[in-house]
Amino acid sequence: MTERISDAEHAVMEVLWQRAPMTATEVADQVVHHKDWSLQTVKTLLSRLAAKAVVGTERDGRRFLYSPLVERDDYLTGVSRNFVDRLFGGKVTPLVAHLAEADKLSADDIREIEELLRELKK
Amino acid sequence: MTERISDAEHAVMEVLWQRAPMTATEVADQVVHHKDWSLQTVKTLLSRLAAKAVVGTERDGRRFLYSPLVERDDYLTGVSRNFVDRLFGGKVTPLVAHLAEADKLSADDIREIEELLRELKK
DNA sequence: AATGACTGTTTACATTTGTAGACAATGAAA
DNA sequence: TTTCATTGTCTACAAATGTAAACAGTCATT
Repeated sequence: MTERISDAEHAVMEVLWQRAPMTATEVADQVVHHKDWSLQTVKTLLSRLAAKAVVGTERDGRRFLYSPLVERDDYLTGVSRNFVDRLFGGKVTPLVAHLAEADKLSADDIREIEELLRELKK
Repeated sequence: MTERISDAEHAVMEVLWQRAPMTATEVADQVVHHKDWSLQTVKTLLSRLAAKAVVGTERDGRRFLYSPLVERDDYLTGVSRNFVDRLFGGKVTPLVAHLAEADKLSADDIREIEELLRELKK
């Protein structure tokens, strides 16, 4: 079971998934583009993630280098499954139908998805 | 902006979305099929939902009848948007692609979705 | 009228989450 | 070697969440 990652922690993970390993300061520099957090906050989040073994640490002299231990793809799979299960009874079709009705699907989206499905059937 | 509904609260809402209005005890009786909660817990959750104006109350003698004030569909739309935004950059196609890769899409699902998309284009 | 069953209200309490400040170690610079 | 900057660790603290117990009002029953 992959440990639960909170919203704030997730923002940190996104940065690490883009490039790793990174020092806490580097992560903070990146995160700040999206969130208005202090360095301390980012350090706390990194510690929590490390405690949960979601990121790994590697000593580099006085500081640590952090890297994700969980793949983004695996994380997405888990979260998506959970989401679809909880809200759409585990079925993807109702989810797509819902997004479509809520006008979240443009004509382009539809074409893209059709193309994707066509590929899948091969 | 629809108030945030927590996981536990959501379970209560699902029951109310199936049938309403209901008394706290009735809700608890239903919820217990999925969650192992005491009547007290369900009452607390109903109170919190009422405080957030997500469910409405209507006096019926000594007790209350609870009904959802938020439509399930609207709730799903909000949560789905948030989900797709946060995890897939707001694009539905990557979500579908991901679910497909994670083998969450059966051949039947694919057929269903294709049919759905065909309908949408009309 | 007293008692018990039901129901809402108040209070509780541990955990998780968001958001850091304070402190300590340590390497770099003067 | 004194000092400053960097970096991790410890502590903090309020809000949200999960999970209820305790209490109080009240209708039904004895």
